[in-house]
Amino acid sequence: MPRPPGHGPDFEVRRQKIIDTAAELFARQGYAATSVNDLGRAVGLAKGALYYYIGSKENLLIEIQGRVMSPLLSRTRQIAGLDTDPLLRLRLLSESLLTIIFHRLDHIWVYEHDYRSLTGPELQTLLGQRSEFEQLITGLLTEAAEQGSLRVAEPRLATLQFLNLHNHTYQWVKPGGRWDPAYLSREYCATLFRGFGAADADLAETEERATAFKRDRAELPLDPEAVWEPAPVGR
Amino acid sequence: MPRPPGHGPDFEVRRQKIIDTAAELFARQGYAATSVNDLGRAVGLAKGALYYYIGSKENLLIEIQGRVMSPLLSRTRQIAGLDTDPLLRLRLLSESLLTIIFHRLDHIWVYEHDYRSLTGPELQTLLGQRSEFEQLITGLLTEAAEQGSLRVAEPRLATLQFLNLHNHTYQWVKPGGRWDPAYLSREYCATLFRGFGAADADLAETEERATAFKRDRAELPLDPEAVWEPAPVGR
Amino acid sequence: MPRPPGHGPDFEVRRQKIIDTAAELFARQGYAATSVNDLGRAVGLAKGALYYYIGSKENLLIEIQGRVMSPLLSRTRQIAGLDTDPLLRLRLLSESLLTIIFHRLDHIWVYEHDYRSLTGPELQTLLGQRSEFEQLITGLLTEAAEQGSLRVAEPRLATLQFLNLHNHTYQWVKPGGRWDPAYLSREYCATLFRGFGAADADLAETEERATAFKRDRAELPLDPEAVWEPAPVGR
Amino acid sequence: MPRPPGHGPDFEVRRQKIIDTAAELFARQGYAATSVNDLGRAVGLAKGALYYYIGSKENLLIEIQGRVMSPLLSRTRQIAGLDTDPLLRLRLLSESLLTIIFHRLDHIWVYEHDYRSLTGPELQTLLGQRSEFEQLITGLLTEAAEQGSLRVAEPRLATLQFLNLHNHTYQWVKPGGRWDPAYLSREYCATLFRGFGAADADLAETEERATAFKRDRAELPLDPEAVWEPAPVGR
DNA sequence: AATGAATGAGCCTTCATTCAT
DNA sequence: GATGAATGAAGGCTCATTCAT
Repeated sequence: MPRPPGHGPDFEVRRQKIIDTAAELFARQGYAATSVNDLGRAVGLAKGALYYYIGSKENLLIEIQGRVMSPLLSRTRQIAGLDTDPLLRLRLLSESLLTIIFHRLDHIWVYEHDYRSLTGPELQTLLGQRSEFEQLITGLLTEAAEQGSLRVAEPRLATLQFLNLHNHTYQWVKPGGRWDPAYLSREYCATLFRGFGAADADLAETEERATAFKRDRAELPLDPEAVWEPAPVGR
Repeated sequence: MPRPPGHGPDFEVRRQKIIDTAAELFARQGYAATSVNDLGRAVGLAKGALYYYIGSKENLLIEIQGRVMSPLLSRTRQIAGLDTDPLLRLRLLSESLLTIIFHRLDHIWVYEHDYRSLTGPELQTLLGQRSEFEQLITGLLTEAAEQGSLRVAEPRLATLQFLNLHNHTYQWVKPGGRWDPAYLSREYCATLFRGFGAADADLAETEERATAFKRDRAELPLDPEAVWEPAPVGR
Repeated sequence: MPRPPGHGPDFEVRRQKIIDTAAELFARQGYAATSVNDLGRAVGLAKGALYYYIGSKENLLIEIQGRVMSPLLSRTRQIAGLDTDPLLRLRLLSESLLTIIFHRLDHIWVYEHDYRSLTGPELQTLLGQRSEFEQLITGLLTEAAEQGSLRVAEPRLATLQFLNLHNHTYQWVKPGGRWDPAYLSREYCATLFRGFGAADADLAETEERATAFKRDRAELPLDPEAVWEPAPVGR
Repeated sequence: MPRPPGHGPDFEVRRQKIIDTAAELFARQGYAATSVNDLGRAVGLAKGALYYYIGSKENLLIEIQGRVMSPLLSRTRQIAGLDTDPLLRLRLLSESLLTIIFHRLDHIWVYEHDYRSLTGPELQTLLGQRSEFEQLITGLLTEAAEQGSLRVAEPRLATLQFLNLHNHTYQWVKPGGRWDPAYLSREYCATLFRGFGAADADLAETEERATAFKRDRAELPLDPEAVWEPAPVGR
């Protein structure tokens, strides 16, 4: 169970590839319906060797959840803390969320579908992180309401609408299809902001600022690949 | 699999109760993670007897999907065919959908989570039905756009937003909690209609009409229980 | 895991036979080195059917321990409580213990060798029972010392010698061989009692009384079979 | 399995340390229940390196048996061949045996518990050595009987009692506890010799001689460490 | 209508061992 | 000397399903 102390240089690379494949299979067939044998066949490794890398099947699930949750949360914290208009931050956050969904759709399937297969402390951790994520959104919506940009009677319900609209996207979206994250984010935010009573002028201004932000603040890595980097090293 | 030719009078009653219980278990633990043994224990029947009623495990899944899809579709067809304003029909449809979600949350969990465990023709049937359901919504949105109530550039995307907002509700809703289907429907439709550019006046009028409709047209059984009657027997 | 609620009339019979076989295998190969597959082969049952009867492998170990401990303890309590000379009671206890060892040698192997494979509460229970057994012996030795029949400076050490001498017998004894439990008991007690300073007269008297006791009090089932009856039902 | 032809100077040292650790683990968990991985972790060596030293898992068992059997047998032969009273030799042998038990209790656990995991010729060898050991004891008891010190009707049974009393000690003894090998040996021999009909005077004299022997004949290394020297190297 | 009993495939995991480097 | 990586068999156990009664 405890992975051996030392590993060769390729260990982590191979390990990550195995988790990639696991995410694919779990997304396609479901976590419970995917056997470790299936995974072994898919990566071309006997079961014994597989366990050398993965520790346990549940571990794979944990890793996949982390691959979603960790960049999502750190990115969301970063955006929520920006010194700009709350509508803009919601708009940026929306695009980040959709970017992650697009970029690793299989992970999102697992994340949305199979988190209940987690047990014990891992589940608790995950639920805590989800809760933090939601509260950051609630905070932004409340800010926007307080400054008068939105009319939000119930922030919790507004948050849930925000989440419904974004999170369910994984069910039908096809990366490389008609729409990209930026487009979908614009549409979703238009619906939500207008739906929550924003003035058309505010909406237009938010889009302008978002465009400018993405152009000027490129060091905030909002592009799909960067979002998945473990951590912005150095720089 | 071939259900025995002759049944006693209670056969169907017990069968339905077994499916009830199956839905509960599948919702709580997932279809793949629930064993036929679990079900047997929950209904107090030995496995042999269980199979007398259920035919196979997958059969239960099919039945549950049907229990969701069939009233949903028939109700949606009924509403879509009403001779009233498209906004009103969307509003009624929204409430029906949410009513179903609230009324049998466990079935919806299974419907949303485990439909991919279906195989072959059953899956095809289901996907077809889902597609029809979506097209009915698309039709209403298009109607509303044509008559000028909404500004909908891309009906497909509008439909998907409608679905996202409603369908993801099962993930967090607690029946008996703060909000009921009527309330949520009002909120969701307010967001969507306003978000899609409806005039505030149209919104208010739609709500009025919806209230009147639900008062006067009670013969259209929109109450939660009726929605779930397996089929209007004897016609 | 939970055995089905109802069983046919043969269930318990078959179950006991499976435990018999398990004891044989565990005794011959050791608990850890015997696989459930081995057992299945030995009883002519597929693994699935086996688990229908046994619940788990550890369960078998628990049952086997119980088969040893339960008659041993109840018999020992019974003898220790007799209203007779402590030397006689020690002598009767010795013979009972050896009788059990002879009667189900394979169980004793498991009992002596593999009790450390038990985990959690089962192990605690067993250790408690063993402790009670030992204390009953210590009590008798102390009684004998108090009344002057034995000179026992350290009752604990005397008890351990008693146990060493008896318990290690399973390692080499061959039921049906040169010696039977009654003979061995006479020899062991002669060594111990004399070794502990008993007068030769006391020794002879104890043997006489033991013979008489076994003749007259036959309702105290000291014969090998009876020792294994679960409990003398209704007289 | 074929140990590499040339070793560095530390090879044997490390090898012995690995066997030490193996004995600890086997004693605590049982041979079958201890994995080579466990051992690797305990000695801080990867499995590959481990096999360089140990050859195979069974090899460890063989080595451990040898570590018990070889000094026990050579010491027993030495003592049995002394030109002194048989009672004294039995008494010295008893103390040697108990010394070995105390000094490496873990080895004795393995020796007593897991010898049946040996296969083929190794098992035969071991059984032969055990038999020789027992016959040396039988010989001494017979001698004592012939010279009239003991009344032993059945030397084989007397031997078995001697062995029972000593060998079962490993089950409960705690080195560093209330009793040491010398004390236990005195007690055990008192019980046995008196139990076998020795005169109290003979008993006392034997103890005196044993004390003197251990004082004067220190060149016979009866101290715990010496007993364990792998072999008197260089003579 | 229902049951107890059985099966064989498959589940996740660990094992002792090997071997190129 | 030592390692990381791999294997194939086997471990205990659960599964959906069947069927005689």
